[in-house]
Amino acid sequence: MDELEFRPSEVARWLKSGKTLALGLVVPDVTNPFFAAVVKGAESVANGAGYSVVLCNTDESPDREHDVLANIHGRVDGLLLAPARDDAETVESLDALGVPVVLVDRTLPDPGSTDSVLIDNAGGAAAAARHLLDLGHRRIALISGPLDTTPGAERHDSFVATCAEADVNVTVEHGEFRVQGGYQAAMRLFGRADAPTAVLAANNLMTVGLLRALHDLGVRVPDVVSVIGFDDHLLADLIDPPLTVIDRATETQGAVATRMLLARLSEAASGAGRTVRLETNLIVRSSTGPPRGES
Amino acid sequence: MDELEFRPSEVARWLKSGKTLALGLVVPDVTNPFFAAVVKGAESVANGAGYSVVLCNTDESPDREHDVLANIHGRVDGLLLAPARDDAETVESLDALGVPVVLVDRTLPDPGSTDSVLIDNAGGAAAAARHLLDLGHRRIALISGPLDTTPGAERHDSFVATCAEADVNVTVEHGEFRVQGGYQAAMRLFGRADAPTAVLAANNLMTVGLLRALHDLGVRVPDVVSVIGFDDHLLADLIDPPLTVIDRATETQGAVATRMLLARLSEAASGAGRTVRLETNLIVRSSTGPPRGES
DNA sequence: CTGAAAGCGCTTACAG
DNA sequence: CTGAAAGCGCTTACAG
Repeated sequence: MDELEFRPSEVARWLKSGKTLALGLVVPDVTNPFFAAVVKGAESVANGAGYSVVLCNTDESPDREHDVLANIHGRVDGLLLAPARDDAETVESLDALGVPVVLVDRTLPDPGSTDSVLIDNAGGAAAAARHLLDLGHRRIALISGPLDTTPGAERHDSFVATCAEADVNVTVEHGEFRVQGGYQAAMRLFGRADAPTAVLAANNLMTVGLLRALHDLGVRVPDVVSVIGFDDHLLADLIDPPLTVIDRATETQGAVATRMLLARLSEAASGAGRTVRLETNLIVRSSTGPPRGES
Repeated sequence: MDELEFRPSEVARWLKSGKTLALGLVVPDVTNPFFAAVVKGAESVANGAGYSVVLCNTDESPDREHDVLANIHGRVDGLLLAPARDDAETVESLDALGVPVVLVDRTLPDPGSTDSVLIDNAGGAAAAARHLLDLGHRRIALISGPLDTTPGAERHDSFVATCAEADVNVTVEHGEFRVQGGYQAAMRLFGRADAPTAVLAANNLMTVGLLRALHDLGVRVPDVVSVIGFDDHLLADLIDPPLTVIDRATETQGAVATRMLLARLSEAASGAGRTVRLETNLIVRSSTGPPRGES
């Protein structure tokens, strides 16, 4: 009897129950090690609770994201989203979906009843700024991500504000959260006469681009310029010199977000959106040091 | 009329059509940059063809894989799978699924009518061996992955055979395809009196572990030991010294596999399973050099 | 050409 | 307590 292994049709059960037992997971770049870790954490929690994960990669493109959110309609009971851009159109797409949403690492304007799991971007960027100021740097630059993303804006604002408290005016170059974005911003920054003696790159991929640019230009770290990267990296302690970074939990962020989404689904909890902030941690290695005494 | 935005129920359509317009994608480790790239390539092709991607991460565990394949039953029209282990039980799980399968990077015993997209593991490992032999190395080691995986076995066999042709007997240490696996194997290898003068690590994560072990032991590269890694890395040219690697297309592998799966779904193509092999490419940087003259 | 009915494969509430 | 029927929301084949 049991050996005939009758398999009930999942699809028929979904139609009857009005649920799909699937969660959407929409990330800007699954090859970014941070988001890969978020995916791992989310998938693990979701599967543990009997949910499948429908993964979409938007390639940091609002257009692709718009398409993806339309296509996912009716496929999932809830959504984990790291939006490509912090804009109102995305909010409309989410409303049209009609399922609970938890925002991961990036939030949206007026998130209403959606939950968010962010990190302490302001604290991390401020710690980086203070570290550089304490070392004696006065010509400080930021390779910033897009200001219409949460990490881009919060890291930018806090880094600039913390330096301003010490009467230091930060030179800012912007780029996409990609290796090329960091590379191009760095080439602009170090093509100038008054190149900075210290720089923060706003995410892991931009840091790779910055390091590649400094390598190509023959600018030595930390002798000529001190470098801090936002986000740790597998090889960060094995590069030359070992990289000072702002670290944070990554898999945990995906796991926490997924638990919040599952809570929304089971409790039928309404209520206002909650925001969780995870800590950051400055890891000082050898890519930061005092500025060359040239004054 | 159109403005009411009536949204037909996807689930009801699936029940009627007998299709879900979803593809399963089961990988051992989504935080491994290689698999992250495979996921990106697969997701892109699948979405372009109107399919969603249900992602599962098995954490290199046959048990988790077994559960995942059971849970995915009835959810997908086809499956992309990089099996945790090359064993017959997995084949049974796949038969039970009853949908077309394309194997990615790792194959199974007697794959029958399933397609595979692999790389030229033998050619890559042989090129690495020849490079080390040409430099004059005679004490050569391999940090090997599990032999019950396709890349583990093929890289091992080819590397050992190519060295044997030059009358060189390779010292082999095995480990999981993880950073820790590479680290522990390297610690065993370099704890010996007759430590090798050259070593190949069988995948990207094991290479990180190897480099960390050499760093911890104070063994200098390439002065004391030459190092080659299988798979390139974002920071491979920025570490000290820049790493010699065996490179290959990664996103492409996921894209090609997905196209093969879509072909099986649309053509109702039966026929024997096809195997595609993608090329590898030895990139010589500075972590390999002649052995120290000590004879 | 248009419109009502049957059926996809379950679950659930109800009649016997 | 058991078993037949209704219904989830579509699509498709058929009757009018």
